[in-house]
Order: sequence, then C-alpha cells, then structure tokens
Amino acid sequence: MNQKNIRVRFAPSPTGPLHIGGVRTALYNYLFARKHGGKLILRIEDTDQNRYVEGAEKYIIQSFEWCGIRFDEDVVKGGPYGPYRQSERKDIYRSYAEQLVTSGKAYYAFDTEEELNAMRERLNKSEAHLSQYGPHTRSSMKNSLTLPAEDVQRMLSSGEPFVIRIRMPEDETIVVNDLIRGEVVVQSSNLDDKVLFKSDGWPTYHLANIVDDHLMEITHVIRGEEWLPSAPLHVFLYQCFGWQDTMPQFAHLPLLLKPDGNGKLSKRDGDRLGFPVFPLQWRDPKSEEISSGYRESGYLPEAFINMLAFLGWNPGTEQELFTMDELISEFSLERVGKHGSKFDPEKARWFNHQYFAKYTTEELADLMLPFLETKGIAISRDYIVKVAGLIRERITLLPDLWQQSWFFFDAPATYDETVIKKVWNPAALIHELVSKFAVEASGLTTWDAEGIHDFIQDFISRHGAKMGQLMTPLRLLVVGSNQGPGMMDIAAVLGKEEFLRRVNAGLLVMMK
RNA sequence: GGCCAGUUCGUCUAACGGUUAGGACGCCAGGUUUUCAUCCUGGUAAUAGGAGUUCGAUUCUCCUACUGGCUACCA
Repeated sequence: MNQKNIRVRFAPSPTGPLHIGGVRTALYNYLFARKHGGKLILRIEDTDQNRYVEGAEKYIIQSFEWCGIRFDEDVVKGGPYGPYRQSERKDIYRSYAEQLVTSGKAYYAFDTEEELNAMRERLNKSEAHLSQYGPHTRSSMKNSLTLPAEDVQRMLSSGEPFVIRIRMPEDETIVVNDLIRGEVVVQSSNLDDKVLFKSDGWPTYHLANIVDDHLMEITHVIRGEEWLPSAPLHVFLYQCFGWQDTMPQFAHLPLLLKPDGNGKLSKRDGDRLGFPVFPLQWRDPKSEEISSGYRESGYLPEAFINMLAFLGWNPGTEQELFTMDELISEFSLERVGKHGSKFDPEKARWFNHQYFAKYTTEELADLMLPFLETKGIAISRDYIVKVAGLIRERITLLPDLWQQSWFFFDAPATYDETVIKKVWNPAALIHELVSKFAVEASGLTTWDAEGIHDFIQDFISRHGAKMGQLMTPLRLLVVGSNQGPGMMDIAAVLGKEEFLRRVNAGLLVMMK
C-alpha cells in the first residue's frame, strides 16, 4: 500500500457526548494516520434527525481539542473532500441508492410498519433460522420485486412512502478481511435486506458510510467492534457499486467494558462507580443532567491519552509512559488486542499521578495560578514555585494542587480533633514544650530548613524531649492536621514570622 | 433464539511450539519520611474445561462452557 495516500476517518454521530470508547477509537485512527504520514478526517454522521442532540457536535470538537487529537479535514476547517457533515451531503445519496436499484442489487419496498411487524411475528413463530427481511420473506412483501412494474411506478410518482433495500443474495460467501481479526467469513443467507435509503429521504448509516468513505478515498476503516456484524454488508455494498478495488481495509477494535460486572462501558457506569466516562463535562440540553468529565475532574490530557492508548494496545515492552509522539512512532494495529478491556479507574489515576511527578516546579506553578486566583491569593511566583517543589510528589488530580498546599497560603481555622487527641498528649507537657519552643525559636537567625533542623535537634536534647513530641504538635498548629510535606520545609517556606504567629495562635486555642 | 467475535493473575497485559509463564495497577508486608502521601524493597495471584496434533503446547485444530457485540426506516 502506498503509505503517502493513507486516509482514515473518525465518524461520530452527534447524538450526545462522545464517551471514552469513542475517544480511543479516534485516538487509534489518529495514531495510525500520523504514523504513516496519512490524513485523519472528522466526518459528522447526522443522518438521523430524530436523534440529533444540540451541542453534541461542538462537544465532540472541543473534546478532541482538549486531548490533542488533530484532524486534517473536518467540519470547521473543511478540506478537498467536503462537506464533512452528512446532512450537507444529503443530495448525493439517493442517486447512489437508485443506481443499485437500476442494476438489480437493491429494490423499492413499500411495507408499512404494521406489515413489517406482522412479518416478524410470523418469523418468531416459525423455526426462525431465517433472516428477517431477506431472500425468504421478500417475495411475500410489498416491494418492487413482487409488485408489477407499473404499480411501482405509480406508487413512486404519487409520493407513496418507500425505502430502498439491498437485495442480499441467497447463498453467497462474504469474506471480511480484518486487520485485527483476520478473515471473518459470513454466509449471505444469514444477512438480511437492510434498508439503505429511508422513507424520510435520508440514507441509513450503511449507505452513507460506504458512499462517503469511497468519495473521501478512505483507505482504512478503524472502528469499534459493534460494527463487525455489519461489515459483511459493507463489503457486499462495495462489490455492488463495483468499488472493490478501492475498498478500504477494515480494523474492528475491541470494546471498552464496565469495570465491574459485564457489558459495554456506558454513561451510567460513571455515575454508579464514581469516575468520568466522558472527556469533558456534559450538560444534557433536555434533562439538564450533568455528566462529569476527565478535564473537570482534574486529569491531564496527556495522561488521559496515555491511559486510553493502553486500553487494548501495548507496545510489547515494559514502558508504560508515552508522549503522543512516542505513541505515534510505536503504534501498530498488529499490537491491538482482540478482546474487550474492562476499564480500570484506579489505573487512570495512577497515570495522572505519574504525569504530575514528571512536571517541573515551574510547570506546576503555572497550574496552581488559576486556583490561587480563584481564592483571591496574590503572592510572588517565587513562593509558589517553592511550594510546588514541596507538593510535587503528592498530586494525583488537579484539585490536589490546592488540597495539598492551602496551608502555605492560609493559616488553619480548625484543628483536627482526632489528631489533637493523639498528639497533644499529655496536654500540659506538650503545651509547655511547644511554648518554650516558640519563645526560643523567635531568637533564631538562620531560618532555613537546615537551620531549623539543627535548632530543633538542639532544643529537644536540652529539654529531654523526643522529636515526635515536638514535631507533630507543631504540625498540628501550623497545618491543622497530621498532613503535608516535611515540617522543616514548611516552616522554612512559611517564614519565621508566619510560622511563629501560627504556633502562638494555636497555643491559645489549645489552652481552652 | 440466530449470526459473529473473544477467553493468561481481581484488572490492563507480555510470552507469535521449549520461560521458574514476565511487567504494570490494586492488595498485603517491610523500609524511608518521627506526620500523611509519595518513594523503595519484597510478597500475593493466571494460561476456562475436555479431546486431539507434536518429542514438547499459553501458543495449532476440534468440542463444550462462559463473556461480549449485533440482530431498527439508530448510528
């Protein structure tokens, strides 16, 4: 294959927010395209007006912007094969469907919903090895195969509702050559006469998809496994149109499964298990219901992508942390697994933690700025960088940046009761020790971590105290609990004045 | 029910006929940090079952079981 001409597409339907399974499919398409120097196309498949959801298309585009998946051709920037929204391509599909009718590969059908239901009833009662609307049933239905030609003409010209169905051959072997699964062989007798063109004047997915992939010169169709059952139909359609020589190669990706129990990962699982299922937060325009997103939960886009890439693919080495560029150079469809992956929210958190650990203090400071601004805290960047250095290893999600550092910017308003009980004991002794410390420390001149350390060392030996008897009570007064970085480091960053101010204020509270 | 696909530690997976079946997450234990978290070290734990093929099967074939997907004028 000529690698220069590789063209792949991601073709979502704007029926709601894109969930992480869809993002992963897009990611694999993106990696494949970049790896081979090809193009990635975003095509919006909005052929079902009933399911159209306001804002979904915008959501999809913003999601990809956030996670760094870039398209070469899409609805925003356009491209040589546009338009990229199927609703804007509506005119082109009918003639293709009719071309198939003319060549005898498809036919008009006029059955009403009731008639279709009646047929299915009959099928249910029979031995049921037969497909639905297919070779064995079409002869007893109302269509251009059974009706006299003049009746068909009359019905068509009088505006009678009709659909166009593919005419599946009775017994033919259809082979789908899948890049991930190998040869998938299906007998056409198991397939039915799928509707290609609906009575509302719109094409179904099957028709629009094949026509557009052909027109857009798509070379590889990389999509979810839920499409595998209809892949034989798609292959057959390429043959019907005479496009078999330029038919794209197929790769059906395994699905993302629920973390617990069984089944495909769904919107509900996020609410139920407490992790996001969507890249960005989504507010349903009708129900106003809010679904959480990875971005809003504090995940880094690089970590999110890294985590997603590893759900179904692996490089075959022990490296787990990959930049997008590394993913591009290492990715291959051969290393994509065949079976579904249960999504693991814990591992997602671990990836995010790893990325925070790699950040420089300067980068962390940049991330902290918005939080501090929200809280109305204005302080020197130098100070923020110092704080970032102390909390760097303690961050898993973005909000931890504040949760792990707030006491550098504000004195504690309360003290953890359980920690008081444990640490301020015996109360009189500790109180006296800390009081003496506060007095003596006020005379200390070299206020850095090392100086404070030496001083404390000297202090406890002179007073016959143990390190823990002083340090944990100090932490309680300065931080409000038993958390945070090393006490000497906190004291140094806070500065002598603020540090002692908190200690003395705390001593007053502890007296009560 | 029918069709298609899949099945290695609890989870994500490696091993493309020969390994003490490897790594990561989680969990457990110890160490560091006299806090908490991180981090470090160690441990726990798997080839769904049964037949073949083969000197030898996680790996190839078949059967069974289980899992998943699809079975709309939705994508």
